[in-house]
Amino acid sequence: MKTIRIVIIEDDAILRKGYATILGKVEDYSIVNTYSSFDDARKSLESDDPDVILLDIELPGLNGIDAIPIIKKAIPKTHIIMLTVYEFEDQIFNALSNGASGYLVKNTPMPKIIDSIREVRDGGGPMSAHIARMVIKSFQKNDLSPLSKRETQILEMIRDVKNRKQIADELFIDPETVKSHLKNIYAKLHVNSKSEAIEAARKNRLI
Amino acid sequence: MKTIRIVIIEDDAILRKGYATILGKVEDYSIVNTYSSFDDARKSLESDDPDVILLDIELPGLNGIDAIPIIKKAIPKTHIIMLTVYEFEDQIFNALSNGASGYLVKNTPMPKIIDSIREVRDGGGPMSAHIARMVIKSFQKNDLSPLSKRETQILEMIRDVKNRKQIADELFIDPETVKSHLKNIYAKLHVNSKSEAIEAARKNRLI
DNA sequence: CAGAAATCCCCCGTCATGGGGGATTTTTTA
DNA sequence: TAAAAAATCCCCCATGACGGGGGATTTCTG
Repeated sequence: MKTIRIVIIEDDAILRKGYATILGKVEDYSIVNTYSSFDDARKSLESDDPDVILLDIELPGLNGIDAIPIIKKAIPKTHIIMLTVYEFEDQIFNALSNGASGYLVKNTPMPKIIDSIREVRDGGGPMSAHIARMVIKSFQKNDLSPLSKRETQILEMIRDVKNRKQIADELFIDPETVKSHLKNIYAKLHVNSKSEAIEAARKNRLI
Repeated sequence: MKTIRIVIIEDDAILRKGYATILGKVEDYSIVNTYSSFDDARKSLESDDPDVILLDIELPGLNGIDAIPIIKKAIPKTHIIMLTVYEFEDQIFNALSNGASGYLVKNTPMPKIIDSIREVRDGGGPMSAHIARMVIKSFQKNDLSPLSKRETQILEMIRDVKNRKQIADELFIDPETVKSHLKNIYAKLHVNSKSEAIEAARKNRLI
């Protein structure tokens, strides 16, 4: 059973020490260092060589989300779990697309945090329940779409940067038919170009 | 404490009965029906009125993934948890985009299954650890990209169906510069059109 | 210092786009 | 079943977007 090396970056001293104390008591967990800002942590990333970093978002100096790419560049194999009060979609998706492997909200009970560290090391993606649902929802479309099935399908192909002829060929219809559908799509979305249609459709999760 | 009404759709009789027996013993859980195929379940969806459906993918007749939209159309408030042996990306993402709210693999221990039912009812998105990580990974880019930052940024704007002039305006550069970048992108990706570039970039998670 | 990255310039022919005007048939739904 | 919605196809036209070809310069970075 290999020890899991953990670094905590959290500006709240009470939380930081609390996490460190409790996690340090887990048999195969080792708190290699704790920091109150990423700026402090930055120069010691390689020497700390953590398996898992618990990372807050709201930090003095560089914020946690912007810190992720720097961490991944310095120590790519390290798993980053966000541990934060923020539950805004933007922050969640930015954290994940920047390279975080987990996302926990701060009222997460300690046993779940403890499990999450092992889970992320073992190839899992620990998330708070609510966060996981938001992530799943991001794959789903709005079921109150004004667009018909065919229109949705064609708009998705426009999104994939295909032109009318390519779409026509794939759907075995005439390019003029595609054009007609596009006219109807533009009318329904109150736009008059491909890019505007995509923007409107994305905003309303129609595609 | 309101009872959670559960329907199980699973063709393996042993599993089906096993799940039903164990879940039925949970205090506020009620197994309203179990089915060995979606075709059997279909006509009773409204009368069963489940809060949560445990749904297998491999079923005789209509498969579980294609069943999801039909279920959501009939009883939109019902939460669907996939419970399957399949861990292929396509199946996972199709299930989630079709409307599933959770995805568990079949070797999931019973306590986790029990928790997942309550979790999904309470707005969570229960997933097996490995699945959750795959979902998170789908937000992340390949860090071994041949494209420069600017090239990636421009390709992302092309993906958003913007034309050279729109990109130029947003980036405060000349449309000719955008064109130059595109030439370089095409060369690096060995393609010669926008749609091919997007396709290649998507396949390799460059955008 | 060399190479990559980012910026801008020209010419050219073709094809894509969007606006305008239709029509027909099939499918869905009230 | 009748009306509405969806899906299909047709024409004209002007603009401009696209990709291929040929460059150049400056700034950043290993």
